[in-house]
Amino acid sequence: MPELPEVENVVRNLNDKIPLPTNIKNWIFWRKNLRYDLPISQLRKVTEQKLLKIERRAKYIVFEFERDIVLSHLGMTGQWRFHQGSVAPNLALQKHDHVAFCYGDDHWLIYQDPRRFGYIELIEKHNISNYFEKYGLEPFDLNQYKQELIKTFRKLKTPIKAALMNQKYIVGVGNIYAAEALYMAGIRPQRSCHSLTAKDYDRLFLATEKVIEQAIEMGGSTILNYRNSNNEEGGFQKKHFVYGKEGQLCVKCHDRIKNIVITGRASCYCPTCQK
DNA sequence: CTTACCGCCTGTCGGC
DNA sequence: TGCCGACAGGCGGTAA
Repeated sequence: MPELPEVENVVRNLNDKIPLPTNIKNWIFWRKNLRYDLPISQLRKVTEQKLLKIERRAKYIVFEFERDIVLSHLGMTGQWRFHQGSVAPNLALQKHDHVAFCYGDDHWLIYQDPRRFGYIELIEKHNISNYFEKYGLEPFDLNQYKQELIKTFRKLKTPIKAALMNQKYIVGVGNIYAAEALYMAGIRPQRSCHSLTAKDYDRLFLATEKVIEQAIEMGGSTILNYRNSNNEEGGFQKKHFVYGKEGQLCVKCHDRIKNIVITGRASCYCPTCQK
């Protein structure tokens, strides 16, 4: 389930393999819609523009062209994989292949997404800052804006885990990394935001940055089917302390990991290490 | 305004 | 062995 570290790894894969700038020669659409309708005619038009940069912002892959930006969100199970050879417009290579584009003579990127929670959007370049206005801080900028963010968080009534996962405050943190950051900071996920002290937030924001950073270094987390663009699994799932560990013993205190539901999401934590 | 909850989607897994 | 329901979850939409 691609959160920030997984998307970051995909973007690094893409930059490693795709020589930029380059031209997109052809798009193939095996489906008209993913989460939303695909902007097919608009996407075909970027074949006239050079692809200049591939970056990550929040959980989005940002394909920057000369005039337009193509945004790809991987949802739960989205994957861009490399393919070399011929690709038929009427026949997908693998089940759940939905979109593909050709960027070299016979080099393709193929978008595969079993659950189709992902989506692809096209916006004009000058609208990019507008588009991301509703999104919050990148985890690596937390320290710089910490005081302001603590003020915001202490006014909230939601459980801290929900706030941590809310993209309008901090981007890129999903269920896995929220659980792990809260464990690292020693804070129970169900605690209400206004009950936490400034010191708690200090630890939490530091832990969030750390967890995300480590996860990026280890190639992200593969739970079910995340693969990077080279079809490799991540390694950070081996470093999970609480996520998916219900009933197992905490490695630090040997208490049993609990799982509760917070705003509809499974939330594992250690009752002893997290207060 | 904030917060809660549903639905989208398919694959996987546990229970019977 | 096979069927069925629950669950996984990012995020927009809607309701309260």
